[in-house]
Amino acid sequence: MIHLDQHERAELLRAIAHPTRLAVLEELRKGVRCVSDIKDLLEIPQPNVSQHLTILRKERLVSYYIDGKLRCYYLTRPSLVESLLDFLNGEYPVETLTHDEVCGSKAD
Amino acid sequence: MIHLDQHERAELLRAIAHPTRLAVLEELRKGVRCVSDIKDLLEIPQPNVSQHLTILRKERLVSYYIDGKLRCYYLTRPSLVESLLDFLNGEYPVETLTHDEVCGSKAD
DNA sequence: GCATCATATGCACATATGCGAATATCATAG
DNA sequence: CTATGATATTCGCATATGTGCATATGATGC
Repeated sequence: MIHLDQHERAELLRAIAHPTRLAVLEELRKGVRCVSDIKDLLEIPQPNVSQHLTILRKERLVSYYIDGKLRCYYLTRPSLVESLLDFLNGEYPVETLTHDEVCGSKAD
Repeated sequence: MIHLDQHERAELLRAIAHPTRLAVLEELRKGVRCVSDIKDLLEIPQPNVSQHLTILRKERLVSYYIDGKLRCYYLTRPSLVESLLDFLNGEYPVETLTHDEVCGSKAD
């Protein structure tokens, strides 16, 4: 088990907080993908894919195994990533609280 | 209900993905706080607090009501923020998958 | 060995971010 | 109207980030 401090939490979030990296994680969620798979699926240059994978690797969100000449990437912590992606994908109410609600229930 | 595209999801995450802003959200989670409360609690300069609050406001994560000369900030979407903070605070297993596990269960 | 395919790394450049310091705004009290 | 307290905004600067491009690495096949 691991506990992250505020700084580590921010770093983890920042690694995920990029449109391309979110897309990469969504793909890896569906299954193992090699770099050129991702490149073709997302239609971005191969070096760019590698750059983003490097960032995700640094946060230990993904890893890979070698299959012939391919590097097959997969989610290292699928439950963490999947719950976060689910969370982001989910529809959620924009429950803008009224002043009364805030003053009544949350003040201390 | 709202659905975010990949870019909006990244922006939302980036707004949260900062140590100070995480700390601000943790404070607001406990209750309503005015700017100088936050400044004192986090021990950072007041303009810096305002800067971070501006970013959080832009993502509609926080809002405020005026009480005399104070601006009392609160979480606009507490359930969203709280589940995300809980998620980050939670201990989670570092379930680094083995190659066999990945190849067996996730390949397609 | 050499050629090739798959991937990674380095560099250059533009843009974004974070922060301190100074200053502006804005409501309230007097 | 002026002063004051609370908060916001602007500016300047250092640093970080993102990307394209060229190139390096590394394994495989011949």
